[in-house]
Formats: sequence, structure tokens, C-alpha cells
Amino acid sequence: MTRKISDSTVRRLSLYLRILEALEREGIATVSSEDLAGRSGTTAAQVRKDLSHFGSFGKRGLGYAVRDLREHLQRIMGLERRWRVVLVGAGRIGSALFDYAGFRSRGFDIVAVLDADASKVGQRWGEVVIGDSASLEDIIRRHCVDVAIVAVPVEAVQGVVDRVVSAGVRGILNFAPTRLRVPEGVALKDVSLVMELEALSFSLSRHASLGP
Amino acid sequence: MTRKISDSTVRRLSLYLRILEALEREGIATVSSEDLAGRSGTTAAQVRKDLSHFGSFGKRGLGYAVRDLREHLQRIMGLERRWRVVLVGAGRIGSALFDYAGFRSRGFDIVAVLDADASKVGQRWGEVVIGDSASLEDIIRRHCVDVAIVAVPVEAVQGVVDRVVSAGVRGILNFAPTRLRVPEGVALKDVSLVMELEALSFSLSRHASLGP
DNA sequence: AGGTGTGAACACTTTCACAGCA
DNA sequence: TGCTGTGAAAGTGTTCACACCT
Repeated sequence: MTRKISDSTVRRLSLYLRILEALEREGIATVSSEDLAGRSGTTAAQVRKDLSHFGSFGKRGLGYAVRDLREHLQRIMGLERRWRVVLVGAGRIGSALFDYAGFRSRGFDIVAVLDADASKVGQRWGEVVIGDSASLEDIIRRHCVDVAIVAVPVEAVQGVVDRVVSAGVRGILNFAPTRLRVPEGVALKDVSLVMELEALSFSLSRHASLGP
Repeated sequence: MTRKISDSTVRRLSLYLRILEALEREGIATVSSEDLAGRSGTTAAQVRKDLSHFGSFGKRGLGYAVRDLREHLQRIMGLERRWRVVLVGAGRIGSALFDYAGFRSRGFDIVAVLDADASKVGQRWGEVVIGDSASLEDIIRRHCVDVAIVAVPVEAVQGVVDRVVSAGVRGILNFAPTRLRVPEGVALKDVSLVMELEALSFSLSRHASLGP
């Protein structure tokens, strides 16, 4: 089996999960698809369809048990375990990412930081010492790295990604604004800030006349 | 008219634009949809369809004039002008964004930085002095701000967005991991790092058995 | 010949509507 | 009754295939 699950579904699952965690903290035990839809900006049918790809988690006439559904989603998303992450690039973006507590609290441990700049190598960031990018393959194998966050200049990024992949990493989060080539079976996500801003520019230019 | 243009098309246009700029720097004068597709990881038909929403820019039998198409795309994306941006939140992410040269070089000028933390207010970052979030509306009106980049904690973000919108901003780039409510006519883009990582986690968990 | 522009076919996603269970 | 789970319908986006222009 292993049906193809669409990207948009996956994004919504991640959102549902966050909402369920909040509900749980508030001590709410049960939630309907209607309610979950309201909180996630989608429709009740969409919520039910998204969940239905993985099983039947609700009770008819009642809704979903918050804790139970949260646990299911966590398992579905592969978040019942922790992931080992290498951060390549200790510049501004890398540094902000390293300090972002949200990663650790959601199961992603940055176990190593690497940079090509000799003046950065050896610096201590909290628990980790910045290593030399030359040792990339070594570090990945030694730390059993699962995921690479790549925050290096656009000229360097394809080279880094090739090495990371050949060292066995199958999940990559890229911050450089290029279309990267990765082999089949490697999951790649891009975060392109410029692309997002340009999309805003496009919207603003088109709907200029729709004022309040 | 003003047909609805899909989000994926807009993202590709932004990518085409970057590729065309690179081709121009390399002194390449002409490009085919086939070639552009290869460089952007899509298909020739997709490229032609994307462009066809806005007009006919190519010459049959020849392809597209790089410079000409670049100019057209720039206009289509609303990038022939500069955009005035306020950055709300001078924490780690805010600081990394401020230092990211890519924004300025692509037409986005950060004209003001604001933070709610009194200890940060008054600090000088390059050309700008960090202002107090209390003066948000003032700053937006005084600087004729078009776009707000919001990098504040998740608890604060909806409040900031409401104020930003009521002060007249119609484009928002949000870094907090929540679904924000904005009125019709306001363009909102989310950058959710956790969501991207969770999507990676999902992929990795599902395709665990597809090894080389 | 060579490569664009585009209607028509196809694939995928979302919404609808309702049967079925608590 | 109330709300889930799900086929069927509607809507969107992508690919195909070819007429048409240079």
C-alpha cells in the first residue's frame, strides 16, 4: 500500500498536531472535525478526509479524543522518536536556527554544526563545537545523522548536498534559493524567503485596487 | 479579468526570474522553454503554460529573449519597484533576517525594526534604530510601509498582525507557527520551519525501506 | 525544421452529501 | 440526534499533442 499522501495534507497534519497539543494543555478532551477545521483554517470535510488516509480515529456522534488523536498523529508523522540533525553553515541564518528552541522541543536535536570558514571552526555554541565542513561525511556517520539543515551560500549548496546525500542522509532542509538536484528517495524541503516575499509582491501588485 | 493565478505558478515564476537573471549574467541571450524547464526542475509545457497566463513572450521556432522575458517577469511580479518593509521582532530570527542581503538586493528595504523588549529599543542596527512596538501604527504610516515581516513569539503574533493590518499593511510574512486570521484582501505567507522539518520526518518515516 | 501557445485529456485535491454508527 | 467516514461530484492544476508561426 503506502498511498501517496499529498504535500498539502502533510502540512495540515502538522498543523492539526500543534492544535491538538494546545487543546490538550487546555484540558479539552474531545474535538470535532468542525472545531479542528475552524482552528486550522480549513473545512470539516477536509479534516476528516486527511485523517481517513491513515485510519478511523473518531467516534461517530462524538468527535475525536484529543489525546488519542494527538498520539496517532505523532506516530503517523514519525515524531514519536527523536531525529538527529546536522546544521551545515554557521552564518546568520545558521545561528538563528541553532538558537531556535522550537526544534529541540519538537524532536529535532542538532548534534553537530559545521562551517567552511576556518575562523568559525572551533567556536563553541552551547553544547557543540563548530566543526570543519571537510569532516562532513565523518560527522554524519559518527553521529548517525538523519537530517541535514543546509544554510550555506547558494554557490556552495549543491556541493554540500551531494556530499550529505552520499554520506547517507535522506532528509534535507535547504535555505539557499536554488532548485537542488537530489536522487530519488531523498526528501528535500526548501525554505526560500525571497520567494515568499516575491509572492507577496505579486499579490500586492495584482490586488492593488481592492481596498477597504 | 485578473484571473486567479495559482500559488505554485507564482512560486515557479519567482524561480524562472532568478534563472533568467543568472542566464543574463552569463551573457546568454535566448532560452527555450525546454531549457528553462530543465533548470527549474519542471517541464517545458509547464513553463509555457505558466507564462501564457500573462501574454505571449516567446518567438516560435526560437524561444524567449532572456532579457525581455526577465523584464516582463519582473513587471508581472511587481518587482520593478522597491517595497518598504517593517521588521517586527528583533530576536534571533529577526536579526538574521535583517542581515540577509538577499532582501535588499531583490527590492525589499527594511525601513524600520521594532521590538517590544525595552532593553532592545534604542539599539542601533546598521542604519536603523530599533523602535518600540508600541509605535507600530505610527511607524507604518510615517514610513509608508507596504509589507510587514513578523518574527515575534507565537503568543504575540495575532495581536501584532491585527495592528499591522489596521494600520494599512496588506502583505505579511509570518514566522510564528500558527494559522493567522487576516481580513480579505491581505496577503499572508507563512514560513514554518517546524512544519518543514515535520514534513521531512513524515517522508523519512514512510519511505524507510527505500534504500540504495 | 524548430519551438511556442493552447485546447483537450488527464491527474490530483477539495467539497458535497449521505449512509452508518454511537 | 450528532458527527464520523467515504464514495461521487466538482474544481484545480499538470501534461499531452498539435496547429501555427518564424
